[in-house]
Amino acid sequence: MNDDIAKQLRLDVLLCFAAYSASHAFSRFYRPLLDELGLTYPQFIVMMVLWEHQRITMKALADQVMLESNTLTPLLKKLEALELITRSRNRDDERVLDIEVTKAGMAMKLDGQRAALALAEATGETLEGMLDLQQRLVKARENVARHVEKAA
Amino acid sequence: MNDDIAKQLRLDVLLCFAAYSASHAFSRFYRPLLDELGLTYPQFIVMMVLWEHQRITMKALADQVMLESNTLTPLLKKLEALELITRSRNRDDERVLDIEVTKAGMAMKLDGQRAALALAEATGETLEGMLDLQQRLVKARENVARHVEKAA
DNA sequence: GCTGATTAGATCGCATACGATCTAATCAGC
DNA sequence: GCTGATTAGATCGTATGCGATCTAATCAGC
Repeated sequence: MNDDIAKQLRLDVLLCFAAYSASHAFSRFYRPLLDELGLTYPQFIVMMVLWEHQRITMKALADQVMLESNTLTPLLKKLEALELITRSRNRDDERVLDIEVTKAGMAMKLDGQRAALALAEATGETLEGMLDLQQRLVKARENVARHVEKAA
Repeated sequence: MNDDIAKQLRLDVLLCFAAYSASHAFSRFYRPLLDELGLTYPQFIVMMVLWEHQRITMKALADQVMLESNTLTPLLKKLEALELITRSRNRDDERVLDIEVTKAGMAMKLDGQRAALALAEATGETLEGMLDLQQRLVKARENVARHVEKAA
């Protein structure tokens, strides 16, 4: 390993820590807004998908939010207990779980979008700057994820 | 709210989800590398700070990794049980907890840096591109964090 | 149409995050 | 030098993430 590079390898210059700490900071920003809706941040992320699709299989939902059944099953059961979604087995394929947003769930859409916009404004970025940042971060994520798959 | 903007408010364009999902993807990339060291990703982040400082108060450590005592206390106790760090009360101020890395802890530094470099390479970014991305993400994080403080 | 492989979810255990709250030590200001 | 405020950590409860593993349903290929 190059010694000069090694000397520079500090937390405050690492992209991984920037993403890690930014994600936590964003979550803290959302908390008071989402508290009013009775949602946690991961629950909010799931609801974002449902506001778009109304009905979706758990598998497709898992792909979009990039979480697995071991995380999603308990989370979705909580959303069901809050009567924001319904969970039902698919008739054609009993393995599949269909998730559907309820009226109460859809009623939160506007407030949820307001929260997302509030964060966007709080970043201090322009719309273009934020989208550029977002796309580059997604590209880095996809590149890294490819390495994870290959290893598996 | 502008209707056109609202229609575009989907998970796949949100900076917050990009950071959230990228952070998870990075953590998944690290897992096999950190497994060999017997570390989790948050433990690795703490060790990164200790490789730089050797000795630091818990408060200063908490500031750097942006976590609080309720998260750090159990994590540090685990690192202590692994004999990678020591925890001791400060003589001058008994409230303060001094954290010091052990020889065994320092011995991991090179492998840890290798892991961080491996991720950096996996992102597919150039060194400059990555630093630019990192700095813009930190700036967004700082802007957002300022809003959280103001509200508190 | 049988059987091994695959797939979709669920369950369990461990390790974070973090709000709320507690304790002990130190500080501030009179 | 006393006392209320502040500070540094610790503890507890809830909600993720995720590896490992399990079950049930479907598919593949003969």
